[in-house]
Amino acid sequence: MAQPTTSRGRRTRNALVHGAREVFEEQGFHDTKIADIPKRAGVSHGTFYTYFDSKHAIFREVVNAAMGDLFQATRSGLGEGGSPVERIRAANTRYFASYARNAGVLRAIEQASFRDPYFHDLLAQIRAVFVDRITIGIRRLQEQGLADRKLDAERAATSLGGMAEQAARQAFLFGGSSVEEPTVDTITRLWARGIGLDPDRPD
Amino acid sequence: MAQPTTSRGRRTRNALVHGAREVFEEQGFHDTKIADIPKRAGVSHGTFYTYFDSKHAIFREVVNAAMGDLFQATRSGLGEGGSPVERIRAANTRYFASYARNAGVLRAIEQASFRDPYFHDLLAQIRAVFVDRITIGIRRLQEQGLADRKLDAERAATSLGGMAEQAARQAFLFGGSSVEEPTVDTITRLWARGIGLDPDRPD
Amino acid sequence: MAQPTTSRGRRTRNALVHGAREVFEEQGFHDTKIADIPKRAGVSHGTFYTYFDSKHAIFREVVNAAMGDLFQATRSGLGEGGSPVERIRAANTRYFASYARNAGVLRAIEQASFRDPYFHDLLAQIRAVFVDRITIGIRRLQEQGLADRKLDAERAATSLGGMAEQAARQAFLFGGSSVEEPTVDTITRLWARGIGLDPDRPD
Amino acid sequence: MAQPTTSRGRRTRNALVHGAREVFEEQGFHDTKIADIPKRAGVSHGTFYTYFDSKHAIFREVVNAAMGDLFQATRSGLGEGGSPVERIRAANTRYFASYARNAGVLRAIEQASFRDPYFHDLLAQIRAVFVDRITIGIRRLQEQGLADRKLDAERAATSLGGMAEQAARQAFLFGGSSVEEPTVDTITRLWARGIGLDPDRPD
DNA sequence: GATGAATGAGGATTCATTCAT
DNA sequence: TATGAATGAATCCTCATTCAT
Repeated sequence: MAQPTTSRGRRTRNALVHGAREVFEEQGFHDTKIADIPKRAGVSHGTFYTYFDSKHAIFREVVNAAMGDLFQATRSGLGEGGSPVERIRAANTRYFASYARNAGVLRAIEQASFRDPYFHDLLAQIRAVFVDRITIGIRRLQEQGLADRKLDAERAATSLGGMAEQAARQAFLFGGSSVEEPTVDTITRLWARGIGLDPDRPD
Repeated sequence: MAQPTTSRGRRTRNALVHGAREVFEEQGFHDTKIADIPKRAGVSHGTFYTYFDSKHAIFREVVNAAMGDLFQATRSGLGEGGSPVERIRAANTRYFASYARNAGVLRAIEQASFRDPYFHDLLAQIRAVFVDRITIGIRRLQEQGLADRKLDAERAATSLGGMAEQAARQAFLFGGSSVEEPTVDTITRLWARGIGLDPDRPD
Repeated sequence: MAQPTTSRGRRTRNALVHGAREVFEEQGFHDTKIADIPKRAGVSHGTFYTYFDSKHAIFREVVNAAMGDLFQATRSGLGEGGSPVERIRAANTRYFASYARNAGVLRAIEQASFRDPYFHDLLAQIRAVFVDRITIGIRRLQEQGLADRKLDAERAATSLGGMAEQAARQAFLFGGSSVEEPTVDTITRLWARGIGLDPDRPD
Repeated sequence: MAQPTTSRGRRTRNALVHGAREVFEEQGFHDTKIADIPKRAGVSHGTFYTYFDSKHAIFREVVNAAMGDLFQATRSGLGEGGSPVERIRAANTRYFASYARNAGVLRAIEQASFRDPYFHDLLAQIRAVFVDRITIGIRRLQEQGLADRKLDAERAATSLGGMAEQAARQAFLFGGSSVEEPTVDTITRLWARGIGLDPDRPD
């Protein structure tokens, strides 16, 4: 679709994307009518079609912006110190925090994913990024003799990532604002012990 | 809404409920138009309104029927033998099988739950049934000295149930037909070790 | 339409007519759905069509029953004594009373008359009966030299009857239950003086 | 509801209101389907909902326009000369003329008033305006010693106004186009004599 | 005669999209 | 570029009427 050439155009397009994020967060994907977006952005109805040709198109834009933040959660804390268990806990804490920040958008993505393969694939890609990172971590611990060598690292990463994702879904997708501390403890403990670490004897 | 008095009426109402299950499974909740249901059932459009007054109303009926099957998964296999690890694996296998049988309906429920608290609560209730069952199992193992006593049994059950649910969601909600054997292995291994059992030394 | 031959049939038909009167009075003509009538009568929906083929048909029946009562108001009190003014007042009182008794039906007739000439004509006939009676009264008074001979008796009767009818419409058609005594006084006074009687000197 | 900003919008909205007046006059309130209005106005079906959200909403607009004309009838002719009887006749003539000009709309209002209190109240307000005017006239004549002091002026005004209204209803509501001269004579005569004036001796 | 289920045409409303200004 | 009005297809729901049992 047309990119704006003037600065006025850039401002209008931005207003639309920001307005869209707001209404998608408030109303979800399906309940958002196209008309809601220009209305929220303070521009006329017809202007929407100057920059986007569907709800999906603008939603993709909103989602791309949010994805950046989400992926930081994986990258940051890479060279971090502490015991393996502490690092697992820290990673989960970061994951929940970034999930919380983007809960509204994630909820809308999940909703859209039911009908639109694009968003379904997107969720799969997001998961893959996290799963890759977890897989690498497990492999390293296995190499160090700290984690159970019988585990298929990628499958384990998928399952453990799923455990965290499901906790986040339940906590944030329908209006909650935090995963409680004891729940993070429990998840960390199950995760660590599950791959063969002893959570009570930090190496 | 009106219940049928005659056998003809009962037949028609049943045809509607069965037709509805089919179209909800095929098209999901939102893409199903009311008109699709009587069409599939082979009755006239107006007949739908003889028995139901909304898409939600008939969907509740469809869901109730499916719930019965889903809950069997918890009850069966109670007095079952085998080692704790074998029982965990068996329970997960049963869970995945019942999820698979009702995947279409569960997918539609998830979709509906985004807009309708009734279905959101329903999912919470379904989870609660499974979580309760898992909680009891963990407590028993803790009492027998087999499982980690430091674990909060209910939180652990929620997390482990979440791990299984997320595996099932990814496997079945978007068209898959099975959770592969090695994945069941991995989940069982993580689960068992996570609560403190040794998956390689069945007591 | 078919008249019932058995006594069971007669009972059913009666129940329909009585039920119809009730719902027409409560809901008016337009808001009454055919289904409301058999429901109120405690018979099945289809039975309605055994005896009537439309809402109009059964309403005619309801109306005919009410008309009898209405027309009594004209006939009774014919040979009555008292002064002319007293007789005018008595006639108006009787008229308001019979209007009140049938207000619900009259309201429904008025409503129906907007679309159906049958009921429009019916109202005209009802008026004609009253107007005739008033005309006769005025003529008699004119012959006796008591009333203004310059008046066109029939036109005067139409106008005075209209004055009374409009008072009744406003009092009863939208829920009222009486024409107040001072209003009857005023109408009687205007009526009497209007045709040339002196309301303060009863002959 | 949205008011148009552009002149094109104003034209369209006007076309709808005028088209609505036509169809309401021709078909009455109930028989007018919403689709009839944009069709008559020469715009598409959906355009109706750009400016109005129901048949009631647009009818209110139609009615407001007509009310202006109706109320002129009271105001004009205030300082008029002539004898009291001549003024009564002139006022009635004006009343019938304005009723005739708006008969179609008044008929639709009456019809709507059966189900909608808004229109019922509106009729009451219209009446009140006329009754007030008549009341003032009677009081003045009473003060001048020309009219019967025993009359309750407001009740008399209500009754006499009702006599005129009923004459107008019968003449115009179902297709007539005039109240005949002799009828106006009769009404004027009854009215004048009724309040104590002598119609044959103009002061 | 009575029942109640089934039918389908009719009417209301929404909203994505187009377009003249 | 921006505007906001216009379009009409898609969907929902109601209810008078018919009919097999």
